[in-house]
Amino acid sequence: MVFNLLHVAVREALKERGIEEPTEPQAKAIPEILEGNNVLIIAPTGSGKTEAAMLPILSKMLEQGTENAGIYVLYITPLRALNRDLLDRIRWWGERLGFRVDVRHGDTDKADRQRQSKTPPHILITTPEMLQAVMTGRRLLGHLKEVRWVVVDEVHELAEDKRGVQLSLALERLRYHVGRDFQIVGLSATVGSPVEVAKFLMGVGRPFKIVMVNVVRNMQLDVVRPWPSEEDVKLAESSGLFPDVVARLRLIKKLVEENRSTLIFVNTRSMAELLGFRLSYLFPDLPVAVHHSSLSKMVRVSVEERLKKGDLKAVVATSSLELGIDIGHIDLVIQYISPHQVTRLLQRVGRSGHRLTAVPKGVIIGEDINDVMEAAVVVKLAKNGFIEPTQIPYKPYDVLVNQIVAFLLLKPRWRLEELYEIIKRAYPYRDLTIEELRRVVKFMQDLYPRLATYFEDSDTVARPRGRGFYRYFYETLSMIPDERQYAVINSKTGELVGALDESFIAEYGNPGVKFIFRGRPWLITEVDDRSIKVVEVSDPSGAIPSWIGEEIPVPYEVAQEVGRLRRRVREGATPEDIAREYHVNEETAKHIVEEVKKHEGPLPDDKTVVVEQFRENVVIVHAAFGTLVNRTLGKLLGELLIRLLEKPVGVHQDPYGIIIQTSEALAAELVTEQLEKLAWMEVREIAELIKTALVKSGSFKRRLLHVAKRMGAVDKEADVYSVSMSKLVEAFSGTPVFDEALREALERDLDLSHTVEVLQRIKAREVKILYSPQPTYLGEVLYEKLSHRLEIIPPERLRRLVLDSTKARLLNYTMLGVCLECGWYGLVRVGEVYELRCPKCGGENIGVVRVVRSDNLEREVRRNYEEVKKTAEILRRYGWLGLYVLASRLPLEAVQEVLAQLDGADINAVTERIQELEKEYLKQRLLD
DNA sequence: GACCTGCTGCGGAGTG
Repeated sequence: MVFNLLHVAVREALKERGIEEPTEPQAKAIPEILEGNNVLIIAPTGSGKTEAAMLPILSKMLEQGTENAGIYVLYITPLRALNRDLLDRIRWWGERLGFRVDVRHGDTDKADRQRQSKTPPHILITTPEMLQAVMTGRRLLGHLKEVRWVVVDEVHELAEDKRGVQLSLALERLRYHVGRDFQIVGLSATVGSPVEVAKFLMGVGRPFKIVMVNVVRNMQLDVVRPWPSEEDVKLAESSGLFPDVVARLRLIKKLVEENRSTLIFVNTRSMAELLGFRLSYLFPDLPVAVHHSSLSKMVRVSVEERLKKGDLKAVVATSSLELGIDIGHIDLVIQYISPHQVTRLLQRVGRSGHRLTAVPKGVIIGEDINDVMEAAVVVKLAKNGFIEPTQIPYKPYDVLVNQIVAFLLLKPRWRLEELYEIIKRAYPYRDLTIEELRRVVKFMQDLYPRLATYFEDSDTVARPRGRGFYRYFYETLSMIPDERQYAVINSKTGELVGALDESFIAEYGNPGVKFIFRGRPWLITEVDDRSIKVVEVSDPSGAIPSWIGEEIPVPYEVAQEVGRLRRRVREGATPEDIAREYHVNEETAKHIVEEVKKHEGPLPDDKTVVVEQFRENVVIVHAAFGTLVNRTLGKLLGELLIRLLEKPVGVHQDPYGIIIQTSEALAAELVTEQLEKLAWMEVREIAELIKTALVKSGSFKRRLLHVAKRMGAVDKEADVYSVSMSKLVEAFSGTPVFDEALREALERDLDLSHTVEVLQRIKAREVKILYSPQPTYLGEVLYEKLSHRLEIIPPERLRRLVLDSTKARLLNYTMLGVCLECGWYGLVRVGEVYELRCPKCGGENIGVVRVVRSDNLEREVRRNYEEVKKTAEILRRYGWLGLYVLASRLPLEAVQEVLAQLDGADINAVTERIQELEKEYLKQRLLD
């Protein structure tokens, strides 16, 4: 019994808690940690991982003593919300055993921070970013000298991210600072590459043990595709929804009612809103709420608490509830629509049933038949033990720059060789050469303001003079880029039509571009740093859908397996075979078989690419290679065809096919030839070709900008609108900024290595290319899916669409309200009638300031206080109408003037006048 | 024949 190995005081505390039996990860991990090993614990959220790590550490603290003042344990989690949950959990043990436990992150107030630096806690819970800051304080650095244990929670989340790379270098720096090694315990959900993740956590050359709990083994997984019953049809008629939709909603209701507590995961925020809306619309008595990142922190916390208390029976969530935030016990997870990836499925379903004996239960509800096939494949892969491999960023230069600055803050001068030896121990930089490091350091010297000074003769790097150096560091504590949102404003009416992401603006945000938004075509007339102005047009031809980005990427392995499933059916597998092999019920299996059989002609599968002459000017390449490979292939084919034809070539793709379209005729044979040509190209040539195509894209500009900001080469305030693409590319070409942006794009947006593998299989004739002179069934399905994006919705359908329409994007339009009398501040929702009284002191002198999506409201208040004061007057005089005014982006002075003229007029008159004013204003700006 | 069209995360210290 492993608990007997623990210190007697810990055992007594266990008894007090009523814990008698260890969970599986605890039983396996406790002895290893007690022996002093570095350990990575892989087990689902809620299986007692925190205690598995902390009980032996507490036990060792009691044995070894903690006489010196200082921090003995660092507990790092990627979320502030987890920090808070853990504080409650660990503090209980601290109180029993005589250790101070504290938390420190962006929301921690000044008094607490000061208290901590004077009287350090024995155990400090914090975020990776705050660790960066903590390591610059003289006093706190002294406290850190005592660090003996570091626990990193949710390692899988950090390992794939630059945040994690930053942490890996911070831990190496911490080791240098304390002058010895410390014991590391990592906690992770199920991952595809446990050894890689462990190496990432521990650093190069340090031994470790991995403790793994097999989650899939007793996970209960089902894929269902409900068919409408008579009752569903009836309800559909009365509710105005479609029978299929009603069938799915009623299935969800039934499942929610059968269980005590259910999590419903969806893939997008708008789907969360839509599903939440429809459930409460059809079943007003069903206690369901919605949870995603566009909702304010207050709303989210309240949803979490109501679920925990049992006031809510279910929550519809995006990945916002994937990590281990405490929401109490969950009996069932519903995944609405295919999760696309095995890791996502396991992580999400793993949130249910975590008591010792409870079985995690997951039901995937498929939407259409393709969706069901993919879901079945994901389940099969999971059951077979497949998980997508973990991709750890490979020696990113931007994080390196950031951390060299941090090293220079710790010690003002370094021999490059010494620095190099430390950096190389961080796993992402295992292959870094000293020449590369020197190049990056020289680049830092060339920046203005300088981020480093390099001395050639002694080969040393030193801290530069001046404030710019410190400013850069404190402004760049985080590797997460600030993503801006742009208001879409109807320049005729001045109405706020909605909001678009930076990614769309980067790619297409130019005057003259036509795009589809909220079901209608619009023309961009003007773009500035916060909004785009548009006019409605009638002709949708050539318009770009505003949601142009694809869905969550479907991995290569999943897409290939879907191809194999098609082949199984073509080779004569019966519904019974399919049901057995793919864990779907027989009804679903029967439909899968029927669907595949509808396809006549050559069938695209895992080993067959079919090039189809779909229209005279449209060629479809059926390829079951997944999102990233198809995107790469699409770019390559597009680039070759543009060179050949010297005219525009449109390329769209999804995980199972690529659609190529030209203005004039395009022969399928020509596309086949290009594919063959690619298969015979050298890898180096392919890489060059893809780089050429990549650099042209707007998304590359965006990456370049983010990277440049992280490297201190571009001001933090710059945005995709204010910086010219060509200048950016020109300025950074040949520098580490450019190299890093390219590397990141190749690593995240494309998949060159699997593409090369596919091309080699084509060359070796393991993958056949077949030709179809006519449109096929699967071609129709694919074309339909990608082309109806451009469809215009007739007015009679618009009403329902508006009724359903999600406010997810508009929810981002939250404003910050500040009471100028008592200092209260909080979020104010645009468009809601707002009581202009301070909830705290009742005062009416409240100011509002620009859209924020920040949890750190205090900082926003500090930054924007002057603007807040200006708006307060407008609001006090014009009530909630003032909010509308402020959201309309008219200059404040102009609004003030008109409102003063119309003082006392009724609201409609004022609204009308403001709209007129906006029109004039916009017209004038257009003429300018 | 319509329903839908990627998510999440962070943010100075210590002294004056």
